Amino acid sequence: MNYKRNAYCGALTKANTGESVHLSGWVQRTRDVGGVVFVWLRDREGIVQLVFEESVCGKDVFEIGRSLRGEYVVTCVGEVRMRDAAAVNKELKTGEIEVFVTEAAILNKSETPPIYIDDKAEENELIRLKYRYLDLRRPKLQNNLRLRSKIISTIRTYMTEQSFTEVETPVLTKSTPEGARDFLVPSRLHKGNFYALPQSPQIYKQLLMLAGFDRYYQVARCFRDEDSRADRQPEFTQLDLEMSFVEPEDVQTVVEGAFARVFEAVKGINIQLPLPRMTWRDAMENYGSDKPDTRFEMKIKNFTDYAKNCGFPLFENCVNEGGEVRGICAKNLSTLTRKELDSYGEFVKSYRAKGLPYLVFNKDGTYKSSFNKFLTPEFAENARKVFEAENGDIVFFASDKKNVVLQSLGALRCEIAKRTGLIDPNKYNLFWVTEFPLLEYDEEENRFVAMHHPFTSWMDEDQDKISSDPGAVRAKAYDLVMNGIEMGSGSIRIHSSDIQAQMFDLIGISKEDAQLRFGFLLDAFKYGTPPHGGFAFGIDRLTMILTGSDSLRDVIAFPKASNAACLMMATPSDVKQDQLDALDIAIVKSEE
RNA sequence: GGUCCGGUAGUUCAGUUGGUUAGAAUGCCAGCCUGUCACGCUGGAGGUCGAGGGUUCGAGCCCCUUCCGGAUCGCCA
Repeated sequence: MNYKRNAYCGALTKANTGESVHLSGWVQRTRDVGGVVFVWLRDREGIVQLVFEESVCGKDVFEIGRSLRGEYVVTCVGEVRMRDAAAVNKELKTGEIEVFVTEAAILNKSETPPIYIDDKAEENELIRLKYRYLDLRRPKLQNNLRLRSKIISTIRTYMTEQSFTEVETPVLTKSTPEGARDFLVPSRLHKGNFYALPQSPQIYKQLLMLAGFDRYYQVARCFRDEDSRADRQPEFTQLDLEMSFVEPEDVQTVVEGAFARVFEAVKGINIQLPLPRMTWRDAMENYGSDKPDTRFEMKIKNFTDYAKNCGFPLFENCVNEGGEVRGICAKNLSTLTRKELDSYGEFVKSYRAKGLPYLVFNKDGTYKSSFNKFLTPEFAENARKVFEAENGDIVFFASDKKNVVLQSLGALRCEIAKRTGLIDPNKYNLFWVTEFPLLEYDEEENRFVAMHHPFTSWMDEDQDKISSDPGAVRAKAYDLVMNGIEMGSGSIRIHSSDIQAQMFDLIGISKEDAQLRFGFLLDAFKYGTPPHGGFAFGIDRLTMILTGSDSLRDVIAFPKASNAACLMMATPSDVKQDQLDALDIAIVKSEE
């Protein structure tokens, strides 16, 4: 039987009533009630109910209907009929109609699948990733990938309108020092040498500016050999762009325009432009994070000044040793149980906080704390004032080194919001974080490292601090943040070889090393490099948020597991000895 | 590299203080059933309890090692 269909199952409506349609798809489930067999047939558009009735289709076709099983591939011809009012299935999009089959053929059988193709089914990740091709049959994942496609095509259209040129850059490229670990690719023609997969097309796009392309973009696959997370995969896709003769605002205008266009296209939401700006300093002080979730308040407040002589030795000692005391006020949580309080205490320990002192303002106006022995009325009043606490609230404190205090409280406020349902899932808070520090101090390596990357230029106002106080120099770097997730980051780049050399010097890359690694770039900069800057944002993360997914796995067709393995193909895997021989590579087991 | 949770039937899970033949639901197979839509009824098959070692008369359960999945800290310019 011919299997060329003329309709999609899920797209049929009562407007098709009376039509003869030819459908092909997968069997979702069957119900054999004796003289009638009902079969749900599924294709990319959805499900429709087929009816096999011997008086309509004849004995042979009826027997085919009776023999159908889950995930069989079937083609059939039938007539679309309205269902009786009593037989309408409101749960099904096509529930008002059904297709009375007249011809049918099994195109392929299926073994009993390890996964039931339904959004409600919840097999564990191991099974889902191993049988990814089945998991992908689920409507949810089908919709996610189709939305992803729409996002990308929307952006491409927009970028073209904005006079950008799409350029592909190499995937076999050069290993860079600094930053994430590279995936290495051995070279057969240059034995002992390696390519690296790009962490981003950073240097290529800068060279494209030098080459005069003016406005470049690319849907770029990037690779980082670091541990995965729910929002971090070893390979991911970025919208990468770069522009010449621009200031940060010019780049931001293009990027936020792209986001606005995507939101309009896929969500029907109009985003108010320009987007709000928040300095990195404010983000850290108020939210303890450079990617704050601003869908709820609960800002961090500084209590250090009041902690100096507050009577609570833990706080006093902390301040005397140069630490800080800060806290957050959780509204209406004074009735948290001891167990819940303890679990928050455990939570902050993973952020290196040693404990979680708290002060409860009871609804009746009394108060109590985890440090009652040292709690004075003055302390309580100061706290009430600083944290703007009302009866029924609870204040959580952190006392430690500044970065530990901010990090643990920043994580705590998100955790409290998550557990107590403070977050409106329909809210999208999109804004810029600006004025990032140029450098951060690496305690282990005893030197400054670039916070963004070593091609980032610094703010003109901070020029004089370059030698006197490098840690205080701010960069022309900006991140785009949405709902507590870093969507992307960008900067204005260095375009002079002298300043680039100065930057390498600042972060302790020797002249020789810089010449070895980036000699081509320093050379290139000598030939008339325009001022330029750009941005890159994660297509995967954007899709994750717009589909309401909790994990990148739900928006990538063939994702890796958390240990970077592909469970379906079982990669990475060993290779044949002659492949290694051709590369002059020997595997040496590391000593335990 | 660390911490936490998990691995028992195709799937999702339960499994008491270490004790007879490891259970349930669903799925699967067979039969019956002409309006089901989580169809129903009857019957049946289905297990390397992740793997290896140990303790014990006896281990799904206790101990050690290890593999795998998830979350997370470090890491992620």
